[in-house]
Amino acid sequence: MSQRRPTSFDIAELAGVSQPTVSRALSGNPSVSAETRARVLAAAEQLQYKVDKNASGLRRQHSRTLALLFFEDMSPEESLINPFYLSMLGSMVRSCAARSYDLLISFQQLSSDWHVDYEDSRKADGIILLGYGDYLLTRPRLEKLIEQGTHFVRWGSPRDGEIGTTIGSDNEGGGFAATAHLLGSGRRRIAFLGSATKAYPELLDRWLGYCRAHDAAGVAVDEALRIDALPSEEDGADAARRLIESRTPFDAVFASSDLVAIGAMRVLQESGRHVPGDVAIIGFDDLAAARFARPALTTVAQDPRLAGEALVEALIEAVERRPSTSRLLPVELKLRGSTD
Amino acid sequence: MSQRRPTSFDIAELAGVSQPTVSRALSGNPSVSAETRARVLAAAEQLQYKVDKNASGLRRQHSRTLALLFFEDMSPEESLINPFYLSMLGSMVRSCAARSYDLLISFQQLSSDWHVDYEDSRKADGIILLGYGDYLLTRPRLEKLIEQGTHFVRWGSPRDGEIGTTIGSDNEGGGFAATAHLLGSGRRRIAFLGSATKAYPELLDRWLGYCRAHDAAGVAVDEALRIDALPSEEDGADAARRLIESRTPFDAVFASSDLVAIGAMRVLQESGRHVPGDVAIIGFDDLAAARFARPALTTVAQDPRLAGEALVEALIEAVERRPSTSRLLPVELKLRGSTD
DNA sequence: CGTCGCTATACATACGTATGCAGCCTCGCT
DNA sequence: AGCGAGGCTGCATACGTATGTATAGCGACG
Repeated sequence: MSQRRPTSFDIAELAGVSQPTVSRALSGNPSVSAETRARVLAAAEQLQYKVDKNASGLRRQHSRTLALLFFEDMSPEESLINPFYLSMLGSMVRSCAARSYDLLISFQQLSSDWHVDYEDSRKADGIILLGYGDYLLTRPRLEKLIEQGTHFVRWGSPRDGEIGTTIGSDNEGGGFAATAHLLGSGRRRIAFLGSATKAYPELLDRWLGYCRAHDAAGVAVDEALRIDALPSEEDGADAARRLIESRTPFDAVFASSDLVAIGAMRVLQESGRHVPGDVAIIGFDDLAAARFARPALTTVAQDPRLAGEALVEALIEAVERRPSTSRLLPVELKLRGSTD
Repeated sequence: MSQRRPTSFDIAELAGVSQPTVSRALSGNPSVSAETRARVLAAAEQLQYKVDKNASGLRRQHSRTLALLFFEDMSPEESLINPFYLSMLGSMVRSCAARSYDLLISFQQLSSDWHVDYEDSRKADGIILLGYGDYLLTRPRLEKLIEQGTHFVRWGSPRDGEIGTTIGSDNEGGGFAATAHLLGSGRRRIAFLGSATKAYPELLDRWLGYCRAHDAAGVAVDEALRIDALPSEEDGADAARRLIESRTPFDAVFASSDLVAIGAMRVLQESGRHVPGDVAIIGFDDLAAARFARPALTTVAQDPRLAGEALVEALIEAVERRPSTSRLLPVELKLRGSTD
């Protein structure tokens, strides 16, 4: 019953034309007469014909597919992807669909050799690089990609260097806005929970914004208030514990991710501190969890939909040989119950 | 500088063999001598050769790619994917990678005609169907898929009917366990926030478990305690408001999703009720947000990693012409602060 | 009335790989 | 030494599409 799937030759025979005419008719080539086109379309419909993407991709030299490489340094076992990236994923899928591209998705261990097989093996026309990642580690790789003429865009910090097209939120501005708000409401001992190394450029930029706000307010930055934490609830809780144990006085926390903020808030509350009375807290991302938290978390909102769209748009521009530009996406401080 | 990418002919020339020998050497065909294979491998390495997936897929008749079709009935604009599905996604990506399959991902509007182009157009060897969805609507489609010989598995309820391979959590058992626990701690007026229609088989099964627990305990089910809600925080809050307004007495809530539970808990607390003193709450899924909630949410945990693995495994079995079987995945009641 | 020009279609071919089949070479046996 | 067998490799080809080029049909114009 299930004979072999129809090819353009079958359509041609049924419509009484040649195979090339079928191809032209289906791809909207104007040199096919309206009447012929209608016959071909009817035949294709009748046989449920679908273009073979493999053959099509072989003949033309592209696949109309984008690859998303998601980098993570956590073990693959227990890794929980940052929900913000997950939201971006949804947006990217939709943006691709809107432009009739497909999206291939792959996770990469940061440590592993990532032969970027995707464009190389013609499975994808371009790649999106996403994830917290060691910037220094990937830089030579990026240069190699450029050298090979691979099309790619990355999510990160458009400020630092000019390695290809980069889309990213205004992390520095967000860090500034959050910190300035805390300073403005009288807080003077603001702990920063995050990373200030080049390995995490997004977090570094938030730290730089934190520093600039202090400068602008004429308040000295106390390095003892900077606690290392990567974006996870556990790290946030841990960082809060270390902060408390250090006996460094503090009256506010700026966490470089909502996950960190939520973990930290739990520990701080369990230690008997009142939020925002004793300590005000601001996060970053505006995850759904920020609204669920008690009190609701003030945070610097990034727009995952805009982010995903911008990434896909920029990559498609590059793939289709139009100039693509880096973009800095705006962020917005959302005031909620965890600050006053 | 960026000349055309190397083909197997280039490798052949460099290694001093013929193109077919290159193909055989790289695919591990045992009829190639060890020495020749080494020469070919070296040449391939030197030229950074990568097999062209389009050509390869055309010649063999498969792509070693799986497609994930995610169905949603929300508007594409504001849709927030259920975090549980998102976690499954991560697991599926990893399972695919482990078996060197790729994963194509696509969102489908439930209302739209989903020509399942994916296997038809040879972009994928099989498809995974995922999402809350109108079972009645998709049933004829599934039958058409089977008729066409398309390989697919779906996430849903393995209990109802025998339409292809189905993987799903033990929703009925989870509903029973949650409800039995509430009944066991003396609650008698348990509201069910969810859907009890065939359109959402997962939610329906949870309702059936709820009913069975009542039967087992000899407690009558009061239909006034069943409030419609789809899995979102807003729906949960809404349902709780309707429940309060209805003035139906209740001392517990079984929500068919953690999102619903969290939305409902917020409204109930805002109305002055104490959790779990005045009302005990149990959710479903064990999202990260369940732990963040205050009090932490008792919930029926599904294992997203296991779910993703099972789905991919079953589909690959089908694709590789081995018999694949439906599976019912165990769930686990996690007791936390929202119940006593 | 012949030829030019335009349109709509057919013909031929290339994309890069994988595989059935044929052939060669070597080795062993008689 | 002759012959058979088996192990490697090369030859030829097919997968299904898209596109450059050739051709047929037809109307118009000199």
